[in-house]
Amino acid sequence: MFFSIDPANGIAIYDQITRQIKFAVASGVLEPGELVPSVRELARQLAVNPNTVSRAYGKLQTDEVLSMVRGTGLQVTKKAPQRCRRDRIRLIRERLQSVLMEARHSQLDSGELQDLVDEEMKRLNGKGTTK
Amino acid sequence: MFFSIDPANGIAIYDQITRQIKFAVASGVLEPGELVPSVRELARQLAVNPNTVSRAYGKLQTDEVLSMVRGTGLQVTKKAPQRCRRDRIRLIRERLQSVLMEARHSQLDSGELQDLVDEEMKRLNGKGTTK
DNA sequence: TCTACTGTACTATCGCGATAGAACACTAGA
DNA sequence: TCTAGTGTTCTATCGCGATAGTACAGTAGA
Repeated sequence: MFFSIDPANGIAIYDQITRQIKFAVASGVLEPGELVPSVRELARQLAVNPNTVSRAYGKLQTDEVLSMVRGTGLQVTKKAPQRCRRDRIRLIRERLQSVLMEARHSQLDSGELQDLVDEEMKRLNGKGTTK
Repeated sequence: MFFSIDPANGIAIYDQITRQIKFAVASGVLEPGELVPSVRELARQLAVNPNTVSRAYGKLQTDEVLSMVRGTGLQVTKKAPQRCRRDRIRLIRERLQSVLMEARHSQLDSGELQDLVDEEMKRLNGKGTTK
């Protein structure tokens, strides 16, 4: 498991956890039937309170991404991959739109904005590409 | 004045105000010497508490974007445009990097990400271009 | 049967952004 | 001089995310 929390993200910790679990399912890192880290284990790993992880897991059960196996843990649902692949795009798109809307509202020249986006995309790919 | 607040932004209201004031200065909508809307007026306009606006204005004075003229109001500083133009790029870049980093961390295929970015940029320009 | 591990629930506390309302010092303008 | 408008400060309250600590019901495995 390779989750990382950014406290200065603006996004609540419990929400960062739900997003990253969904991303892990969407990318196949977590497969249906597989057990997710226990509440206490992930809390220890992220240096975060167990209640915060529990809250995230609760939401993921509501979204039918995880299901409980009593006394054992939480496992990835069979229909989770479809949902998570769809959610991944949607979640990222929403944040992206928010930033671009602000940029546009700031009267930033559209050429400058395009340059800025290209520059950051290039920098991103320079740090290691997926596929 | 054309400020708009998005409560579901993740960004604090007072911070949205400071950003938008800076953007207005950066784009020349607000010029040095010009008076900014009064605390109570902007609060009424945004349907927000005066204390929230006051807090934003306080930060803008710390950043030397605004200076107080007692009994009259707050005016845009002479050196504000330079700083705000620099800040605008920086503030937008930081949010953009955060989104792209998350996208990359989600193992989203870099081609898909590029398509997503292109699509949203296109949609943005379709809604009206600056220059 | 025990032990150790699951998730869950609960109360209490904290920080922080936001609100509400009042009070203060100051000044432009009639 | 007065009035109405500046910004600022203060206390109190609220919601919410997060923490701390405890307790509970259930189960896998020795």
